[in-house]
Amino acid sequence: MIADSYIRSLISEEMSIVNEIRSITARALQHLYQYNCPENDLTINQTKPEFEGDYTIVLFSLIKQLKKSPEQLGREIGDYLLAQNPGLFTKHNTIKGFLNLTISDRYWIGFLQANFANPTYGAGAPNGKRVMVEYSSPNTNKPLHLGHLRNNFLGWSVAEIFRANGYDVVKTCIANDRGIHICKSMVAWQLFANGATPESTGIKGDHLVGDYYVRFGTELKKQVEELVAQGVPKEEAEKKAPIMQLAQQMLVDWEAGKPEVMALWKMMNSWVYAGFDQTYRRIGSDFDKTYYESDTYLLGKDWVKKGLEKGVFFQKEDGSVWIDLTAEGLDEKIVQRKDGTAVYITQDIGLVELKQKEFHADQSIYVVGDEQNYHFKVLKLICQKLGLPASDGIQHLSYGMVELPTGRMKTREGTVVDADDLADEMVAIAAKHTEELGKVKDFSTEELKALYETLGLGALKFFLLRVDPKKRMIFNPEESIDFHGFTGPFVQYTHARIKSILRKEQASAAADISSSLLPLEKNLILLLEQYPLLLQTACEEQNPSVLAIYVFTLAKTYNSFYTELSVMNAETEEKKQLRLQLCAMTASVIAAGMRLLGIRVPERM
RNA sequence: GGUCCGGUAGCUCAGUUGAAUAGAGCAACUGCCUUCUAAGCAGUAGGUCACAGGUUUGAAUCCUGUCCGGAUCACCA
Repeated sequence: MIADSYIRSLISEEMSIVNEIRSITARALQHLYQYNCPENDLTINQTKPEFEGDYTIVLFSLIKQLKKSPEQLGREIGDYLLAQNPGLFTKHNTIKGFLNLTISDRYWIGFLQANFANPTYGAGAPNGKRVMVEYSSPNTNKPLHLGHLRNNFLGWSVAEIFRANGYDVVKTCIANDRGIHICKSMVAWQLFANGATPESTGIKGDHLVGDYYVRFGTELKKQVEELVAQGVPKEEAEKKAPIMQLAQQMLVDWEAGKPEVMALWKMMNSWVYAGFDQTYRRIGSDFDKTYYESDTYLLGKDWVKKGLEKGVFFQKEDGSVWIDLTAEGLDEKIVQRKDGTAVYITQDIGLVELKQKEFHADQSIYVVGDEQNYHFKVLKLICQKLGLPASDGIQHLSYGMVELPTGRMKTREGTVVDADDLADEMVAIAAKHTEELGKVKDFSTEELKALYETLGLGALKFFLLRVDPKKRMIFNPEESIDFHGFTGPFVQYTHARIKSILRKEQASAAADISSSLLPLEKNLILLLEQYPLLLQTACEEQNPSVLAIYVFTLAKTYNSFYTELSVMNAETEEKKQLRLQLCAMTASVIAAGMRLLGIRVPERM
């Protein structure tokens, strides 16, 4: 049949149906009215459930251009589309300025058959572009907390989303392993630890070091209070406190490479890295390359000289070097202190160059909190002015802080939500729910443990990724993260349900299905068809929440289908085969989408 | 003070390249487990989209102003 081969050719083009309609409509307008309509000007929406149809062309802008009534225009375009695309459209109706098109079941079924068994459905072909994603960026003086979790999940997910869209991806991490904050925990350990180690105390290394960072804070506070009581002004008291002087001296000694300080620094950092590794493995963060600030903090100094030669920077009388960004609406920014040492941003310039030399990426994405928006605006501008290669590709993926109902988390007030503790808590809740439901009593201890991790971390990751990264979010430790509704476990549960059916019978490609689709079946196919576009959107917007919302909607739609329509006891064998294919494709898209969020999906739960 | 971001249901959030009666989840209430997993499904209730103007056939979405919240403007990182 002509119609069948036409539909097959459309499906094999692998263009999304929306874009297909867009280009078909543009051609129709050209042919009918000699109107050359830019395709982007055409608004194609999914038809609202209360109207008949699948997709809707919004006619208002055309009405104006073509000076026709909405009804006439809708009828003419609709008739033409039906005539020109045999078998694709079956009906049309025009209500007010909306032309509603119904797409044939034959198309949808053909689409399903062509894709249900494709494990890489939706993934983009390699595009030859390389993107670097820097994320996590921990300080080595304390353990990871809730804010780091948002960063890690976001960075990992965005990197994987880029990969799924055909990019070559390099994940990097910069460890902030030097500076006064590191010295603080070192000094406190020297003073109070009596040689305590992770081994001797059984405390995870990053937590042990973090404890001494906190100890430094309490000790400093005590000393400052004493000094203030003696009449020292508060601002001076902090600098004059003996413990702070020790930290300052230690920083000087570190920079001088004093052997015993270096040995202590290396030992304590190794404890922290061992702790981080454990956490990273658990939450699934990985890096292709880790940079250490201790290696890179002197980089970029050459650029100060070059910048002066190029006239990008200027020097003040005291010898400090600046860049004037007032023309760009920003301020003057210092790039080198009067004593000749580099500041934070100068190191970053050096790191930009180093990364570029090593990886030659087209895009370089920094996953960093929105408190550094200004910093990255300045960094990019400076790199562009200095003419560093690919500096146009520098992008700041800025995300909002995670806050408590009472405001920001504060180390000093002990309100920081620890990453390991939170993960433990989530896993414990998952275990409790699972035991109560008692559906996996035959699981071995190992299998149960793995399931609890999958569910607990799934709930946590979904919770942090389902929100637009740009927005700051509120976490209430009093209320535990949900396992029902718009959550990771809901989606995981749906996947397990589908798998339970597919264990009874696999979907087969052999069946030649010609039956018509029920609304619940069609809703699912429509959503499945949209996955590739959504994956692209998530990449363009660097926004995993797009995927989280999609995967939830898909699961929700499947569950409606599941409760209403039986797969194994379908009306006919043909229907059963169709529904098995729907199940298989839904499970596979759910798994793919969740994987890009870093969330595993269980076979049973 | 300058710049940037945000304000949508009791709570947490979608929707912001303008489009049909603004959507989910949680919490509340009503039903549904002798049929493929009830971590589910179906339904009820809940809104001056911060406020005031403007542009438009059409505004939560664009423009202007105001109010509220946050970030930032360091010789800190």
